[in-house]
Amino acid sequence: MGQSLQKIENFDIKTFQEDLIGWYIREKRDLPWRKDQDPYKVWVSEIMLQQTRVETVIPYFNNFIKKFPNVEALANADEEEVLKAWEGLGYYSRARNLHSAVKEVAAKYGGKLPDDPKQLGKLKGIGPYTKGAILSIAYNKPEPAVDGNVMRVLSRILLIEEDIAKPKTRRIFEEAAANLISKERPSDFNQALMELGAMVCTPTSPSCLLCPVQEHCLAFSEGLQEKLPVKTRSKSTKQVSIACAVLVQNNDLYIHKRPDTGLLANLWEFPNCEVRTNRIPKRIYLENFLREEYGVEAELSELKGTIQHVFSHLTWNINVYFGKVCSDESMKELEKVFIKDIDRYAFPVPHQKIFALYKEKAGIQVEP
DNA sequence: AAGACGGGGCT
DNA sequence: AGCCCAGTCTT
Repeated sequence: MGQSLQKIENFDIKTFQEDLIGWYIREKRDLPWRKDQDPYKVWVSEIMLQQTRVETVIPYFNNFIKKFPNVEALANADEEEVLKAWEGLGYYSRARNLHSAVKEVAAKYGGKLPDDPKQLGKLKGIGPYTKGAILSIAYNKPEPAVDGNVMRVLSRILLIEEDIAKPKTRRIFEEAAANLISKERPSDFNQALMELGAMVCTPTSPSCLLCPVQEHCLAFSEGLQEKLPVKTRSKSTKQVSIACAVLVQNNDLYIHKRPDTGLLANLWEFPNCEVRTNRIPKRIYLENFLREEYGVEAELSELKGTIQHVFSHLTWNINVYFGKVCSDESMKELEKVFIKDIDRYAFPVPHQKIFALYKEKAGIQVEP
């Protein structure tokens, strides 16, 4: 038996549930995915909310549901369209996995998201947290849904000092959550725990004086709420130097679709390459790359600007050049598109910044 | 177990 | 500049 269970033995679970759920019913935010219990909408919202703030997700969720109102609509959509709807939200494999899983649900389960944990957990993009969230919120089953909020809240309430950065620690919190969850109201209970983490039991300066379960909180009684949860820190990001070209010819732009795996998979970008050497000027290095890799002869401008973009695990430092294409007769891998059609393609934020720089410096107007 | 995988907001 | 966010997948 884990140490967390021993602590639960002298813990008034019933009163804790009542205090927490009562607060939630009074104070919960009016969020678009709380308007009904449609399993599809719960699913989409939970995928979008992975590692992403509520305020960021709201407009994406509304637009996505408008465009793809149900399993069938999303299953019949093109991936290009789905990625476009995800543009700027990040972690794009979520969109591709959701699309793939929705197609599977349409084909194998007649369009109905399974309520069986085994079947649910096999769908792409549905891990232990999302499985629990869907089972509890959409199907009202008493399954734990342990995310970052829940680990933080429970680490404080039960004074659990396990390192939440370690993968195996999640099991401890799942066991604790399984013991605390209301069997009568699992949906409200799980959402209340997460809502408390978002609104009251925040990472820094938690509002303990306003907390509806303060009297149940072991960390507060010891004055340790600011010390929890324990989390070992990650290391800093790697720097990557990139040279990028905005190539034009008349009213055409040259863009490239990234490969279907890895960083920013299947999104579009302006032709670019990593520069590992400083023996050759970057402009020349990029011209050679464009000729050898994409078969285009281009004459590049002087440096027009640099753009920095920080990812969670690396930083891009991008030198931006503009260029005129002299010859594209042996072009490969690139697409020529009308400048006015550019917004049909899904670009990651760094390349949105590059295009903004181009519009500013080249003074072009893009008519819708 | 550790790293890849986005982007934005707060300290 | 670092940390965090309604995590999952791959190696």
